[in-house]
Amino acid sequence: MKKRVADLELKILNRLWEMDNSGTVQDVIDSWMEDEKPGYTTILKKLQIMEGKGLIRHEKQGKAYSYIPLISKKDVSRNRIENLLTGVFSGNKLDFAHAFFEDAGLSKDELAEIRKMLDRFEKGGGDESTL
Amino acid sequence: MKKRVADLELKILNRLWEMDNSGTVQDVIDSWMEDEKPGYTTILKKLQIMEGKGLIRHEKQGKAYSYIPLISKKDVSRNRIENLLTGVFSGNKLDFAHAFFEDAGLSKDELAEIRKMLDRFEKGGGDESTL
DNA sequence: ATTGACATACGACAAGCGTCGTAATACACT
DNA sequence: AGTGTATTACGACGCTTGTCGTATGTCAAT
Repeated sequence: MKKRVADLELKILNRLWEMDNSGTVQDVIDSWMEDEKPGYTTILKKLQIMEGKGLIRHEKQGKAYSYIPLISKKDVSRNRIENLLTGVFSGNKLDFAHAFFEDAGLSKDELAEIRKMLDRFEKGGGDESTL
Repeated sequence: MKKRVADLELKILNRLWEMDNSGTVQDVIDSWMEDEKPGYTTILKKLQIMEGKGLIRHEKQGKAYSYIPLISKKDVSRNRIENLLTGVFSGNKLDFAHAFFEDAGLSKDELAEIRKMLDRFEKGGGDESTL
């Protein structure tokens, strides 16, 4: 189940997720800034490859196709976090957390907010789903 | 200064950092498990490419060459965290933190440790270097 | 039915990655 | 000096990524 998600693929997925899990080639392209939009066929081709990889599927929607993600943002984020944790920090979660705090440049408010998160996770044993 | 660090390159760098910033081809290979060691020339070639990219340099050390990282673990971790933050969480640090807490499966002790980290960052304004 | 506008299909291509094979070189011991 | 082993240099190959160009298909309005 090796579904590596390349950068461009992630950008496309992000767009589809934003658009309520369904968008056309044109919709996807519209998420680029005007002066750096990729060619239509670039995105189309990528969508087709992603379909081959099982990352998305497509269905006829009026004149054109609509593309629908088959994986969730959560899937990708979990995967990327896991990769970062093992690849860079050898699985050491505290090292990871420390690096994050160091690099993120968090504001007072954000720090406070994270403290609240911590409270919830401490109470709930680390598996709060409804928040 | 686009120094993209590929997966194999990161594994190699990790090994060199561990070995006090200096190791031979053989040293690097030894960091693989016995039954999945890559070929000698695979690593050698990669080291040469990495040198071309400015990620490492080499110097004669007795019979063979020693390879020395030109970037630090901190550099790479900062870069990867930044990529993850922007690529997956659109720069939203709280989303990042939440996903991390959710996925990491932290123990009570680790949660407590992170809380201490938070204290320090709150006090120090987010830039504690000596910890 | 013909045309125009827009979508899709297909194939090409250069760069990067991971992997080696083979050739050349260096050293160390006879 | 001659040989054997370890090390380095070079180039190849197949796969992936990102990028298109060109050809083909579709649909709606004439």
